Amino acid sequence: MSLSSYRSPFSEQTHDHSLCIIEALEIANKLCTQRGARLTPLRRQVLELIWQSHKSLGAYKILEKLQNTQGGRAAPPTVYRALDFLLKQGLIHRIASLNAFIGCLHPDSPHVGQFFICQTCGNTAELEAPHLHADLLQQAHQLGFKVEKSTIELMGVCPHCQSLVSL
Amino acid sequence: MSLSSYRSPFSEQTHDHSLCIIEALEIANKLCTQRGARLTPLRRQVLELIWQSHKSLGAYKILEKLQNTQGGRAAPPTVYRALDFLLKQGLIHRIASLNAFIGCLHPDSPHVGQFFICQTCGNTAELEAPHLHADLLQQAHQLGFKVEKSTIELMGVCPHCQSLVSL
DNA sequence: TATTGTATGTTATAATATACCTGTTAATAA
DNA sequence: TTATTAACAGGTATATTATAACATACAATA
Ligand SMILES: [Zn+2]
Ligand SMILES: [Zn+2]
Ligand SMILES: [Zn+2]
Ligand SMILES: [Zn+2]
Repeated sequence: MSLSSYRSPFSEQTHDHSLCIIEALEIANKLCTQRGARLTPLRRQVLELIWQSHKSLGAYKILEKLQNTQGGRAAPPTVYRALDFLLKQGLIHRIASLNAFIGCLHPDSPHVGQFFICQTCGNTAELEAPHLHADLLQQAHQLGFKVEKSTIELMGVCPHCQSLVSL
Repeated sequence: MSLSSYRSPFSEQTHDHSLCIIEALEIANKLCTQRGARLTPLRRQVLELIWQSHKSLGAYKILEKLQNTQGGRAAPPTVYRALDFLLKQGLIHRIASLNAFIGCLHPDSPHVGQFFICQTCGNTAELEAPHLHADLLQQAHQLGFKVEKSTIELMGVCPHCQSLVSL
């Protein structure tokens, strides 16, 4: 029940992103139902806004978009509360180095997010790299350190943007 | 010309931290002289404030401390300018997940910082884990992604704080 | 229906960071 | 030495991100 991974975030031009959005919302629905969590219209709308692209989106951008559709009524806490819910349900991740939020690619299995963020186009890919995480945990173990949360964010240039530069 | 690493950040009680401070300032001096960069009194003072402990320090905490010693004159841009300089010289790192800054343990060799941050005591250890970084770079290579900057921050509980909990 | 917990609305404010303009100091050239 | 220039620092205002505190609406269930 994971999002299809054959659609690379770095080829937004060449994949049908509407499928990403539909899948993400479907999975969110299923997971919340299973857990007895309430994916209210507001929370669903925020999740949908975040999934508009594979770029991370700041809280105040979300607020702006909400106001455009809702009729100017939303305030910051509205957005942050919805974000908190989505974070707790594992439906989105926070990108600490950008103060922004992005849809999770595999919200059904608890995991640590590892992100590759293109500095040029902003598209962001979430990686599954279990052995990498295992390495980190081993390092931690040697130190006697108990890891509870990890932030791994690599900034750089995606293949698509590299090909544009070399033209 | 790296800071002595036998003093663990997680045993602040049992190491002579004044040696950490002295070494850090000495190395900073040497590096800046070598590079023709100017470690002005203000920049030096900010670096010294950051090195007061192995906990990361927010810009506004630094500001506060500056004002206590300087006579209340400093403003935010003063601090941020000094921080920018220290970051560029590789003398400090920014901890994205805490919006805070910490002294670099080996400022002489360019490297990616990997941090273990104790959620209980705040002490933070910077790790050298080259093979871990190599792993990340290989992942990136497979994606065709060119990494330019990495943020690796692991939150958890340090050995010292674990021992306290179990009492 | 009454009760209770969850969700949302509203206002104000905290915390972090930068833009912009002005004066000062330090290196370099004439 | 003095003139010129670039780096540095001060100061004010403001942008950006996030939360506190309190009030109201809604939904589940007893
Ligand atoms: Zn997509
Ligand atoms: Zn790109
Ligand atoms: Zn020390
Ligand atoms: Zn600790």
